[in-house]
Amino acid sequence: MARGGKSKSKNLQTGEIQNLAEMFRLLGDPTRLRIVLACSTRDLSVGDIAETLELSQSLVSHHLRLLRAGRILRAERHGRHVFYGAADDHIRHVIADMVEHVAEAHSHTRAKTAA
Amino acid sequence: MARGGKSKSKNLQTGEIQNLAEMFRLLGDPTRLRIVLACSTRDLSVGDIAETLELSQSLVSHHLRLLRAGRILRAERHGRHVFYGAADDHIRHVIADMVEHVAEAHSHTRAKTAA
DNA sequence: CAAATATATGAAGAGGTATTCATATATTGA
DNA sequence: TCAATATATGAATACCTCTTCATATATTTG
Repeated sequence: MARGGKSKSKNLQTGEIQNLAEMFRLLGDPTRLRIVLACSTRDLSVGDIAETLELSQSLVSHHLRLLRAGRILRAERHGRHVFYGAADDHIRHVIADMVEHVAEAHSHTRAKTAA
Repeated sequence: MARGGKSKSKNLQTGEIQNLAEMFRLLGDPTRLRIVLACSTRDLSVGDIAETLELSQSLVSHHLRLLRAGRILRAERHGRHVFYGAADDHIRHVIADMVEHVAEAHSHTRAKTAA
């Protein structure tokens, strides 16, 4: 308990901050975020992701590698297809939260791009 | 709420995805994340942030500008000092969530490295 | 085996970004 | 006013990352 519980302490170790930043960084690219959102609810094959999002197979594969390495997505092979999905419920929860928050933020954010 | 409630819909518009990714991107740099964490609970002056985190005043100021522009932090002037803090409760909530999640993730970090 | 399909990977270029250094702009007080 | 303090900003640069193109590696089927 020297490191604080789950109440209000925000004192993270250097390594944890690096981890957290790395996760944010991975979600911080629009293309990667679209990929994560696309297969966070149901698993999708690489080809399906590429087709759905209208991205090249190569680009999708490159991004999937990073997302796998960052433990955001996990891969599962079925025959010649590889299906990708959220790494765990924790990730699913985080994503759902963010989506919800962004929706809320948007509802009372008047300024910005609209015109 | 125009489309989709706060239930399970994850269908974001292109603009919303851009916004969300931009927010993640801003939090995705370790230095910036440290700055945000430092002043997300209580407001801090630029000098205090620099001293606390052992960063140059210039670097802190550059990052603060980005965080302000991204509506993650807000600035408030008092005399010759400028205090920075979380832009709103929404931001505070998001950060608290992520911190909590990263802590949990860390506790059972041994997922499958399977390929 | 070879062919067809699905995915992964290496190299390379274009563009972006974090950091530093120097300097500019407030703000207060004598 | 000038000096001192606090913050902001511009330019330069070294580094990193996204994307594309070409090619390699699996996997199933004939």
